[in-house]
Amino acid sequence: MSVTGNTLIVVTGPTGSGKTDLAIQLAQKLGCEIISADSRQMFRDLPIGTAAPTAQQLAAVPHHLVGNLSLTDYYSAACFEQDVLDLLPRLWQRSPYAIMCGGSMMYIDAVCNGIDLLPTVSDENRAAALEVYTRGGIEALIEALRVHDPDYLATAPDLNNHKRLVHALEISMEAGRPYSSLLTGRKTERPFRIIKLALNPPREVLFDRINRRVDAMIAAGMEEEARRVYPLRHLNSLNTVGYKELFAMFDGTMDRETAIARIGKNTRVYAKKQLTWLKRDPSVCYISSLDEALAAIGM
RNA sequence: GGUUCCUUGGCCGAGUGGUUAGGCACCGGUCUGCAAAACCGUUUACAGCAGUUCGAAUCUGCUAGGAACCU
Repeated sequence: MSVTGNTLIVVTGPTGSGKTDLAIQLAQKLGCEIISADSRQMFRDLPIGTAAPTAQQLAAVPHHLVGNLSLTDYYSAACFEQDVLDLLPRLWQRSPYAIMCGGSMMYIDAVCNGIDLLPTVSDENRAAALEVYTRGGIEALIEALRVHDPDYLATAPDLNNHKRLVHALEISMEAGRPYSSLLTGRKTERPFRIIKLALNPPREVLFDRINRRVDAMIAAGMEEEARRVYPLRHLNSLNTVGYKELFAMFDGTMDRETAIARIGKNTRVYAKKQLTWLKRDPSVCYISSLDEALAAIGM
């Protein structure tokens, strides 16, 4: 093996594109381990609905950050960045390669390019910022930001997105200075090589695979899985495609056939959003097979 | 055979003479701490034909398809 230094190989692509299988093949070929980059497969109670690696797949290659969280745990892209940076040195002791496989684009971005350091928001400030929104809506959020962070308002990409406004406000309150002043706009240079591979099957093929996978999930017992976590439906970890629709079915507000069709529809929508994220990333190398992946790595 | 009613874009669905209904999908986009989240943009109509009218998805007639009831 040539001396190229430690390398992180990212295997990404839209949901249902075959990332998991390819990553395993690649890992076996390279003799390295896999870090999952999937914001939902991390929750241990959702293996079926999130299409998490199966027991056989987990046995084939050591995986990290799969089923390691409880639904009530707080987690974020910044947490992920830290977890991965902590994990990599250990994996590189055994191989110069490590594979990060998943479709949570913001998480991947946090690892590849870094994410600015922000204070951890206290429960009080989080609640206060949220209350500004629940009481006064977007208008009130903008009013508050006019005081806390006018620069953010001037540059915010989308003032209709209350989640982003609430976040800017809570961070500003926590830090005691404008949220926008904490953003460096700079990418972090990593002391290791990153190769970003992406799977991007033709749309019809992808949609067909997604449709079939939904049926397979239902057949594998996804309804029972969702039923078990139904009481926790208010948790953010369950604000997830597949579960939302089944919860509506349990509520009696949606019939079974419609719920299953919606899961397929929303999964397809999700896949397209992942693609949107990938399209603007000039560092991705599109591949469609193990051989192409190996070639891209230079093997 | 007769009577009555219905027919809006891929789907749902408002609109009864003079603005773009709207929603979802499709297609495109945003993204620096819950991101499988949240948000933004755009396209596609008025079953067909003829007529009334300055002007028809909206009124009239015929045709086609569908529904209910009657014989």
